[in-house]
Amino acid sequence: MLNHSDDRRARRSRRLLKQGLSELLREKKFSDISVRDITDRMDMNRGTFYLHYTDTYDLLHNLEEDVLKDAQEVIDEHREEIKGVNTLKPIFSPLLDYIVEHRNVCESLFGNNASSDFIGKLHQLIYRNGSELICRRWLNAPKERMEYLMNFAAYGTIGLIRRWFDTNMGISKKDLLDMADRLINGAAVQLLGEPQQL
Amino acid sequence: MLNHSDDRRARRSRRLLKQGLSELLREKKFSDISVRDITDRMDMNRGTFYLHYTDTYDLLHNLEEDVLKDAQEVIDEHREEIKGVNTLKPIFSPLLDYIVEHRNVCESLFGNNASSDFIGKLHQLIYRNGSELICRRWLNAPKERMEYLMNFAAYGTIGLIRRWFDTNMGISKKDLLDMADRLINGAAVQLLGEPQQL
DNA sequence: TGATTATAATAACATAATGTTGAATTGTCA
DNA sequence: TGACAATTCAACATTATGTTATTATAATCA
Repeated sequence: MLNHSDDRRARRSRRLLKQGLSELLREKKFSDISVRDITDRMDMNRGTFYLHYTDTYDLLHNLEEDVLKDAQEVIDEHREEIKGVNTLKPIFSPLLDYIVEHRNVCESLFGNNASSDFIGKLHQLIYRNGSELICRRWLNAPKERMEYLMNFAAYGTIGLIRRWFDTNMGISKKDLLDMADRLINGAAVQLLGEPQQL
Repeated sequence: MLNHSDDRRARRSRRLLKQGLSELLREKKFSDISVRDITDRMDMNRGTFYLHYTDTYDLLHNLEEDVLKDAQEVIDEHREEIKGVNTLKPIFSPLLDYIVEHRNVCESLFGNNASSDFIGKLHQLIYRNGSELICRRWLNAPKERMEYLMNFAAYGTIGLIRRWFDTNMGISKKDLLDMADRLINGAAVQLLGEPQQL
């Protein structure tokens, strides 16, 4: 049914469709964007759309997955650097760089007119990767508390990023990173006590 | 164009349409719900829908607004109780009661299939009401820091609620409230220092 | 209460969007 | 180059959308 080939033309079509949606999202609400809108703008046949995606939601979700996959790769590249240190900066810093670099598509996905679960997926990403760090520092903490802490911290971090984003990166990256470390650490220590090891 | 009258028939129609959407959201994705789906289920004419809402998104947003309006009322009823105390429990507790009581519609709106900005709106609600408390305790804190703290805490709180919700309220309300107080307070103290007044 | 007025609900309609198909054409990659 | 795969194009049936006269119902008032 759906085409997922590696053909150069197919890649081009998928790229163009994503680009078209991304552009349109900056102009109008997702609910007002039709398949025809996207294909017309990119000068492609409407039928081509259905070779690759089932509907506009499917395309949007693929757009999200692209961004999240990139983000995960950035994290993986720096995973080793947070072992033994008491900060999330080594991971958080390149992640912010990525967001700034791709601010256009990120803005579309963050935007309140986008119809998706980008926030939920982003939360899972942060949760997944943050748990590792927390587990290492609080080895014997109650599992349940740790999970609530992680949910609090993961969503809280999204709040920080969104604020930074909405104020056009008005403060320096360093200041943001310092605040993130302090907020997360403060919350963690208050809930779980002093960490057992670094 | 759109009808917002107090007519008994109009009220009934709007109530039925919201109920229909709410029910359908528990069965399938928002993207698969058409105007016809909703009106057919409620045994009303499809045209009636357009007398009250422009499209399914409009209806969904109205459903959200209802819940958020209720939540704001709950908060307003208990606003006085947090003056001079070092806890959010007096407000947070009845809010959780409301969520439990209306868990069906809340589940639909929280759910990752819903296409909306419910999280964003909920964040604004918490932000608006929480700022007051923070401002009172840290009178001379830098404005910028306070804003980042509030974004962190507001989103973090959503994380707690969602975790609680997703685990079917698996822990007692008291435990959740205790954790919320500690997490928020820990983050705040770490970022802003000890509060100047209670 | 019964008549009057206002407006909500309905049915019918025209238009637009969707999703699919088959044939012709073009671009890829081995 | 040649086999293959993807795109295009046109056409189609189906479904969804949005509007408009008409009918039915609720609110108002004598």
